[in-house]
Amino acid sequence: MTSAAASALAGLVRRLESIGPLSAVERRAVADLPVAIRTLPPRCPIVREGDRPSQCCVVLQGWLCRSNVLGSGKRQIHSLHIAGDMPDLQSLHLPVMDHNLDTLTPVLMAAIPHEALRDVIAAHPGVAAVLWRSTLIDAAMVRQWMVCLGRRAALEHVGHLLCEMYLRQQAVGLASGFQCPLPVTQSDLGDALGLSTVHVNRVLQTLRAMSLITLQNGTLRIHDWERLVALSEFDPTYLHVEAASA
Amino acid sequence: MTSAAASALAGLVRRLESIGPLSAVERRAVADLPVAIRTLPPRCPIVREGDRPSQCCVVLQGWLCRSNVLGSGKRQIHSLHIAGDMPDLQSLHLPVMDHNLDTLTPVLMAAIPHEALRDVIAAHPGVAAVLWRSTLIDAAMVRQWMVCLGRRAALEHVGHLLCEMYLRQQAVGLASGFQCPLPVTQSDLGDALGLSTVHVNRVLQTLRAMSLITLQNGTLRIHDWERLVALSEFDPTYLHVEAASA
DNA sequence: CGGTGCGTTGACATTTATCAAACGCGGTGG
DNA sequence: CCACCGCGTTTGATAAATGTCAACGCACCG
Repeated sequence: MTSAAASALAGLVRRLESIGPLSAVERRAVADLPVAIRTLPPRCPIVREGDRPSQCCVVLQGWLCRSNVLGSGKRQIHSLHIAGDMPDLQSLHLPVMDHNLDTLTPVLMAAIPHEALRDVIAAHPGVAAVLWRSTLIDAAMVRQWMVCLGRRAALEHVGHLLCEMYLRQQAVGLASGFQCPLPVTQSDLGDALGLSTVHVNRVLQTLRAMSLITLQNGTLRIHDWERLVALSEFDPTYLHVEAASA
Repeated sequence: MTSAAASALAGLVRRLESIGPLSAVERRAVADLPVAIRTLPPRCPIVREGDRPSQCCVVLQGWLCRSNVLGSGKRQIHSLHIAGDMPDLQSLHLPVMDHNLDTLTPVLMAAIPHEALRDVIAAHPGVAAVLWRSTLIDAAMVRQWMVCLGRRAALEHVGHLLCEMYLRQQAVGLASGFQCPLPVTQSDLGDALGLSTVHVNRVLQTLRAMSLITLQNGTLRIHDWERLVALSEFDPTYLHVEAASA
């Protein structure tokens, strides 16, 4: 095993333990999974709607998104994924993909064969429980995005997304001091928010004018966390992190 | 065990087997689960955001919805649930509810204690796999709703929902002949679709004027399935049913 | 030096929300 | 039996939010 693979698996173990408890044996089983490390360019498809993948991704570096594209060409992103995430874990139980998985930035990822994962799950119910819980948290985030899409005004919606992405990155050590990477274009944000690029741009300017945030060169700075949270009625319960302090 | 309980569990076994295979032993284990049968009036809360439920629901009759309510009083429904569904199965692994579960119509349901479910899951990985898959299908439906919310016009969105609810009911034997129950108010539909009641009303009239559907007295009639599917770009892949023929 | 992609701006169009009122109909009590 | 009431639906007028289209600037990169 290469050292890159070993460190990828160590990261996976750490992430899973932040989701639920693992015994020593279970940790070991995860750490012994076979992985293939891959580097991908930005805006690159990983899995397409209709595919039947035979492996799961673990993000090591970079940002991915899951999305559907309509006949009109309109795209809706349903989730953004950062280091530690397993964005297509569901393919383990839903063989046919009902959406796309793409990179947004350059990505470093590990691929784990379904077969190997299934073996570990069968032998270690504790691992299964943590992975199941992980897919449930994923679903909870999608539900909350849905609430934003359906019932929040653009300003609150953008604010909500920024709060979420800051906290999620903070939880995996990628953010602190109310500052974090946000290396996505305004057009990508629009596809995630269900808004047009132009409107995203204007909302971001409004948030800046309100001295709440700045977003420059792929870096988000939150100048007033409290007010941003209040504005967007952000309640981190749905992230299901034990200590989601900011 | 009462006969109502026995028949509820028989129904549950049937539903689970439509989601994934169960061995004879596993079927038995499910059929032996303890259940409490409950009747609920319409518009009645079952579980609230913040609760820590100790049991899971199985819907036997009637309609439920999961939703969040914002400070402004706006409600977004993330899913509609019909007989056979287990709308709060996730509470098994996510102890704190991040949304509400309510009845829309009078409901007959079975409650299964978490503890009993956990025992069965621990003893029977096959049952765990089917339940996991069930939560993943649930998540897939939410993702598709998200796409509708973010990127579809109201007309297509309404059409999409009608197609989905017809097919889902057909799959559990509650619908046939392009006709099915839809016992929810236009205001509930609005909360599910992210639209105002008034707009839902107008869109339904448009669909009727196009000779696509009629919706009267809680009954939906689809007059031209093909055109409705085309209009709403409805692709049932996301329901992850093997034979979703109409 | 000239693309190309992204961010920004302005003018205008469209969709959808909001508000207010009326309507229909089943249920209920006089 | 009839009047009334409540709930859900329907309608019209108007407002607000957001989308679309077109153009421009600016930085990065070949």
